[in-house]
This record gives sequence, C-alpha cells and structure tokens, in this order.
Amino acid sequence: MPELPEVETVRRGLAPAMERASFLAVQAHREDLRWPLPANFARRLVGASVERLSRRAKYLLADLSSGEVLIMHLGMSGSFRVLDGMAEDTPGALHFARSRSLTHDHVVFRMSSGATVTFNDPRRFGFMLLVSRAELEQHPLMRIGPEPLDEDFTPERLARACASKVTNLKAALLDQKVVAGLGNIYVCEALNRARLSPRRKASTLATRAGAPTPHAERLVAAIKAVLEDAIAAGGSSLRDHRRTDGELGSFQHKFRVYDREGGRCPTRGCPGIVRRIAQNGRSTFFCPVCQK
DNA sequence: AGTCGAGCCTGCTGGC
DNA sequence: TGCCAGCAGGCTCGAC
Repeated sequence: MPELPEVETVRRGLAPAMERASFLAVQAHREDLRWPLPANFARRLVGASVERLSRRAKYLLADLSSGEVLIMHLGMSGSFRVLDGMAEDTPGALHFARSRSLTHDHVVFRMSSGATVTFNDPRRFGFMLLVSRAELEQHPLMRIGPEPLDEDFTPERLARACASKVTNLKAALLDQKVVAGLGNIYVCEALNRARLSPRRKASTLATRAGAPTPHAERLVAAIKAVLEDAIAAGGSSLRDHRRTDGELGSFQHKFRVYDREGGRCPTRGCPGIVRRIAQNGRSTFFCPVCQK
C-alpha cells in the first residue's frame, strides 16, 4: 500500500525515464480509474516534456513543458514499471508480465528517453489528473499539511495542529491536513518508536498554551526516522508495492508492530506483546505495555 | 467545523 | 476441493 516511502521509491525509479524526456505516445486502455482520465488526455501529453518529477505527500507531480502538471496517484494497488527500450517479449518484459497482470495495465507512456512507462492498478483507486501550474497550488488535493521530512515539520507545528483535536492520536496522524503522506503502516510504526498509545487523545501533544509536549518531540523524531529508514529500504512490499524495476521493497521485514499481532514488542526491555485493535474502521497494531 | 462511517474496487485468505 | 465472506486501505462524500 503506497504511502510516502513507497511513492518516493517510485519517483526515484521514474525520474531517469521521464525527466527531460517527452511523451512520444500515450495509450489509455482504461479511462475509468478512481476518476475518469482527463479529457483529451493523450493529446495534451504527446509532444510535451517532463521538466521535473516531484512528490508531494503520496502524489507524483510531473511538471510539463506545456504549462500543465500531471498529478498521478497510486491509490491502493497502483504501480509503475519502466521498460528501457525493451520489446514486450524479452525476458525482462516477461518477468514483469508474471509479476503484474497485464489486464490491469491502464496507461502506457512511450517516452523519448526510450523507456516505456506502464501504470498498472488492479483496484483502480489510483488516478491521473491534468491541471495548470497556476491551479496546482489551489487544488483541493494539495490543501494538505506539511511534508514530514521537511524542516518545517516541527514539534511546534504538530502540536499546534493537534491542540484542538478531540480525536485519538492514530486518527489525527492519518489526517493528511495534520501531516501529509502517512498511512496506516507508518503511523503504527512511528507510534511504537515514540512509545505513544494510538488511543491517546491527539490534543495531549500540546500544553494548554499550545506548546509541544515531550510527546510531540518524540513523535516528530520517530516519524522522520521511520520514513527515512523505509525510503532507504525501497519502501514496504506487502501485496502491491513494487519498485519501477519490478523488485520488491524490503521494509516490511523491519516492521516493529504492523502485521505483527502476537509478536514480542521490539522496544528494548519491553515484555509486551503486539496487539491489534480496530480504530475508526482500520486495524491498529501497537504494544499496550510501552506505548502510553 | 470536526469527526466518523460508508463506499469505491479487486485479489487474496481462511473457514466451512 | 470449492465457495464465499471478510479484509486490505487512500481518499471523498454525506450525515451528524
């Protein structure tokens, strides 16, 4: 499930194939993704070049020479694969064919770099949008909180965002307006690293005056650390995530609590057993002993 | 306004 | 062995 580290891994894989390359051809096998593809999708892309491929939260943003921005989202099950000038019947291509069902190849870009970039998404929760560069800043999808790895994601900022919340810490961290890019996995992992209970009130990150508590300090450090570790590992591959070269990420082997119900809590000296509970309709994994 | 649950969608898993 | 309910979850929308 693509969260920030998986999307960043994908961005790094796509950049050599797409940056400073132009679209030679665009095939849309299916228009009905999470939202329909933009009108005249292929016509608006062909001939344009990608000036920069960046990431904001879980969104990939391709700045185009046409003045538009291509917003791409992997949803739950989306992946990109890059074939570097290979014909579809080479061993490399067959490897990909085995790893992903071709019936879910919805969009194919042929780039002037020689690469073929294919978007595959069985569940079709992903999408692609085209907006003008001027519209991007104001776009509803971009009205989200700070990038967790940026310097301006500080304990002060997190405390301020949570100070007036009545919900629990788990739900607050999944709220993309509080901090952008976290999903179920990395929220569980960060809370365990910070030894904070997912059931704690989010407002306890701030003092009555709105200043950050030590909890907020620990949590911000834990969020940054887990995301950096996960990016270094190429993200987590549970069911869907793959790198653009078809390889799996490896961070799932380093999960402390996610999908580890019944296992020992890895916190040093903690005798706790990882529990799974439901919060807001989602599974939460945590240690009831050290996470207070 | 903030919060929460339903729904979107498909593939995999586990229980009978 | 086969079937089917349940689950996975990022995001939006509607209800309260």
